[in-house]
Amino acid sequence: MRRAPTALSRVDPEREQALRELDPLTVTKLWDNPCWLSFRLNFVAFRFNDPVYRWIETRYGLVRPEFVALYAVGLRDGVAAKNIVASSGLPKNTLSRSIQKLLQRRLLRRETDHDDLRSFVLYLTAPGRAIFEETMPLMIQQQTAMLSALSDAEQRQLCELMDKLVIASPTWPHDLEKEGTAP
Amino acid sequence: MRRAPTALSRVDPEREQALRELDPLTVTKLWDNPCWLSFRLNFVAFRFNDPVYRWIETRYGLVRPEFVALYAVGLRDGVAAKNIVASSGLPKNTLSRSIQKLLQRRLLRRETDHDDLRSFVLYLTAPGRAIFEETMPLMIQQQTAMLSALSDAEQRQLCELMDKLVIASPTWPHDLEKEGTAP
DNA sequence: TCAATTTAGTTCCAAATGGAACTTGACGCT
DNA sequence: AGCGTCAAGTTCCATTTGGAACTAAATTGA
Repeated sequence: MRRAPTALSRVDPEREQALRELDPLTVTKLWDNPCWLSFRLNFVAFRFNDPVYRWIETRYGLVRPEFVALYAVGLRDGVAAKNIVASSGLPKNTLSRSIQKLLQRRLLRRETDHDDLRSFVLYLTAPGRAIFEETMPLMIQQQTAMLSALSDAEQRQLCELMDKLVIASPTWPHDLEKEGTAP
Repeated sequence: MRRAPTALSRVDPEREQALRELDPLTVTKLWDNPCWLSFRLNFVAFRFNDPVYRWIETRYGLVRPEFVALYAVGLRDGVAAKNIVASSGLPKNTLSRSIQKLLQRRLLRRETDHDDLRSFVLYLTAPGRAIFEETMPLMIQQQTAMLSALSDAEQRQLCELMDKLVIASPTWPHDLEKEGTAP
């Protein structure tokens, strides 16, 4: 099995200590896994998402796709459901329901889009914005905690590298295989 | 609203082009979002996971947690369900069911762990390994495609930075808030 | 200008999900 | 040894999920 690029070379005592805290399979997925990108991405994302969504659920009774919608409108007033679908990857019926629930709870308000009568533009109500404003600093706090293992320069690097990836994303294949399937 | 660290400074025509392909809300989440880490992580992870899991589902009839289990055993023969739970973040009942299904389909085989009679050690059968071996190159191909926007040096950097994050992960808070809640 | 196709959002329903309770074995403590 | 607590995996069941079919509006194009 090929090793991931940063296979542990010299023995670093701090690293050794940290490793003892990780499940052995996690260690394998990290350093004996040709698909290092996927695993690291999912792992780090999970360790951010999980505390955040659990907190939001217990504090406000909002489940994940509901908060995704609320957060999206918080960032950009006047978006439509289709934008949230495109930017989140959640299925559109899930988001439709989530938005319904947020409308019922008066955390969101909507108007028909006069440029496209099929579509609705979404806005936060005052209580909706209150949730957004209360949650944001906690999310940033979690992010800061997670990034504290990196120097400022490294944080900037990471941000830029991830940036480049997202910029390039429209060129990525949407399906596997296809290569070598002659017509 | 504070801008994410790499707010677009000078106008880069290639970037401008790429941006036109992205949903406007996606652009906001990228460059007008204090929680840039979470969004980039989830976005890139999704663009890897989605094609991979769709392919596996249509090709083998394995749903996501089933493939997670199969892949884990493929990487490390002799793991137990608890390890897969710890390294994947999936709930243990979901994995229990997935493993049952893989056992029924004879893609996995298991023996009671003689050191802990509550536990089972898992192995891939030959057909199970065939699936693993067939899928791996496609996953690597997808990863390569996604990373091709970065130079070799940048790929190494990204790998190392993500590495550091995962290493530090045992120190991250498992819950939000707590700060300033006097006992 | 009017069919034919696409797109935004909703509804339906079978299937997946995940919290909680449960079973059985391990471990600590006295 | 014997009792209480904990851990691995399973089962139960209410809830959530997401594919597919649907409605209505927009766009294409002959």
